Amino acid sequence: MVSIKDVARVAGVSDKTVSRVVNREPNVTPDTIERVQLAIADLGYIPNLAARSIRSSRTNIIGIITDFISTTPYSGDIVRGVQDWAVAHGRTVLLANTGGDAEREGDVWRTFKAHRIDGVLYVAMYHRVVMPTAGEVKIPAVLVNSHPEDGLAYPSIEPDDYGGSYDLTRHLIALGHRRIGYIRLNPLLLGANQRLEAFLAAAKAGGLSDSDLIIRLGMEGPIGHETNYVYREALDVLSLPDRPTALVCGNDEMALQAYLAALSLGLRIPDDVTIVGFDDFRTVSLGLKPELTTVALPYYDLGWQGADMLDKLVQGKGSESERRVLNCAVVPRGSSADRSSILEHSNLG
Amino acid sequence: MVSIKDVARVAGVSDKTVSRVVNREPNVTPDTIERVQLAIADLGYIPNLAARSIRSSRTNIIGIITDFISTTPYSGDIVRGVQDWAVAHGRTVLLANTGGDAEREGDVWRTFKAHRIDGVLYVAMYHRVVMPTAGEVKIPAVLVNSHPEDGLAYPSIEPDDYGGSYDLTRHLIALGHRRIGYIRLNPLLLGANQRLEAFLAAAKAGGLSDSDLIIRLGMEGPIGHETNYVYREALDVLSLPDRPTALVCGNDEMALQAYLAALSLGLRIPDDVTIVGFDDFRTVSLGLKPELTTVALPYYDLGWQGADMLDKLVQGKGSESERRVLNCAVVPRGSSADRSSILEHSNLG
DNA sequence: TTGTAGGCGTTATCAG
DNA sequence: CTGATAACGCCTACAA
Repeated sequence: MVSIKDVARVAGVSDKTVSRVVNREPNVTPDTIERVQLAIADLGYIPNLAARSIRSSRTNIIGIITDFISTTPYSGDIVRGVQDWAVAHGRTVLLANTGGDAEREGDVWRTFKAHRIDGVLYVAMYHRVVMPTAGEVKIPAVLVNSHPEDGLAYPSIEPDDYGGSYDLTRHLIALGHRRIGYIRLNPLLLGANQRLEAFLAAAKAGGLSDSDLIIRLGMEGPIGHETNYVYREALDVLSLPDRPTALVCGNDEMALQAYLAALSLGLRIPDDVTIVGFDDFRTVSLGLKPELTTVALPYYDLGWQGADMLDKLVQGKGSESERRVLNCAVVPRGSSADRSSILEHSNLG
Repeated sequence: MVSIKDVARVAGVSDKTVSRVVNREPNVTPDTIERVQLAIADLGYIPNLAARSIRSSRTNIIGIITDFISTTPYSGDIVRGVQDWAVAHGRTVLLANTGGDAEREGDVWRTFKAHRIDGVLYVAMYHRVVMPTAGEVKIPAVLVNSHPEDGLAYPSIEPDDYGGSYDLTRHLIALGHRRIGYIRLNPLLLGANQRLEAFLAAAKAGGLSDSDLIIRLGMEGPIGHETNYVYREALDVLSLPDRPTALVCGNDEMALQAYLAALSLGLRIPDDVTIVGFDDFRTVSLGLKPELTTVALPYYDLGWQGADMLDKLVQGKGSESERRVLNCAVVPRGSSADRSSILEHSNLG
């Protein structure tokens, strides 16, 4: 490997001068700079960051610890957000996945520490309460898409499931729906309760009473291995004599099931029933026809802003108790098209 | 940061002795070992890998370069396969995403070189021909889920799209289908042509003639921004007077569209029409009811085995021209259930 | 079995 | 503006 000394020799200067040029330090003659840069290009010199870091005790590496990669594919956008932040700020990203195994997670923290990385983004692939098992290892860390268990002092950044669900429900009420079904997500998910509570609150605020709402449990059991009732429940709810005009699903994958159930009953969407989801999981939300009205989770921004929070923390400007919450926007699409206009439309036909 | 010298002082030995204990070198008294380990535990000492690597010129870090993370979510399993391999072999993973930008990719290679990583896994998120822009940077690399452009000497590991498609088609023919529709993937995808060719070859080998096959283009345009005709084409094909009894879709997301089209026409799956996909993109393939018969892409193994190939290459045992191809297995599910048994079944009713 | 000297590639300090 | 010199944390080589 070509080192700073080789460059120095070729350029006819000292190694420190090369270092100055590489690091754009002031007080170097333009002429010298040019000679050095020529030598660098000539030799294909690339600085050794490991060597640099043992002197400066900062590596400019941030680590990502993820739990379950496979379960919710699009949450990989969190990682993408982190990476883009890293590129924009001259950092590199070290990645590790625990698969939910605490022992392996302990190893990951130690390995990261061994690499002397600047900080850790502890990323949950679905919104939940977490308890990092960092053990004795002290590295600045920010929890992303997750929330620290009581007593743990980590800053965190999370999506506003409650707000998104509230807005989505208001959207339905504004469209005139007065009888609404709701198929619940796995209750073990943090977002599940927030979404349901917001739905109930918005329904109440919109003048609907409990008897206007039909609430069903869509799945239960350990996360990633749940028993799924969604299709059956959707069939059931949509077969009721006083079936709801709108069906809210805990997430987009559940909405897919509801679509299939509705179609197999011969119902048209949105003419006969409006269906909405949550997550804006595009493979589903854009794959369904008509496209699915849903709520976009700000995965990418969770990653980007999480990295930003971590950076502040590393620089000593952050707070251990910061809790940032990101907006979840309703994305209106065809599955909740305005039925009054549809009515007009069919009146024309 | 606590260093090897701190441990040495506390344990009352020289720093070299600590180094010996840490690296499990022979010729240290059990007693000394214990004293050192005690001091290590006491101080929470964790070796600095950066310092180690500047001496040994191997970092035990491998890099992953990905292109488009978002387009095909489950290909993140490739990364998971790499990570699991890394954990099992004491390596750490640096991650970078190019977003398909050549300039950014150049930076990534340089950054990786600066970290003196041992090797690179160049991972395409969909199966395609690639041309890594490593520039002057020489790092051992293996192409994963991709294929080098002519003239580029990289080993590669890829899925056997052809074999998977061939087997899938034979599966349909074995079930008695004699009139089969096919909706094509974006022709720009490497897998697209392989899948279509295998379909045609298997159909021919199964005694079907061209007139038994109905081939449609499902989408076209730049990858990630294609114009999508799948739903329309599926509606059209399934409305033909002599509609096919089976419809093969280029991938599972297209199969989703075909399901929706079939259901909206009042057709039942698989009773009236069999639909199959490709990829085993579980959100779709297991989300559809009945579940989707498809072909599993060996994403995880591509990652794991790709890492293994890279390791051999780094150790000088690999070949620049190795091309490994992984089997793609048919996953039979409800969407292609045997219709003869279904017939019997309905005869009972 | 253990310790010392020196060097890996880089940057900090300070002198010139 | 430039260059010695030392130091970072660790490991290799050799000596004790």
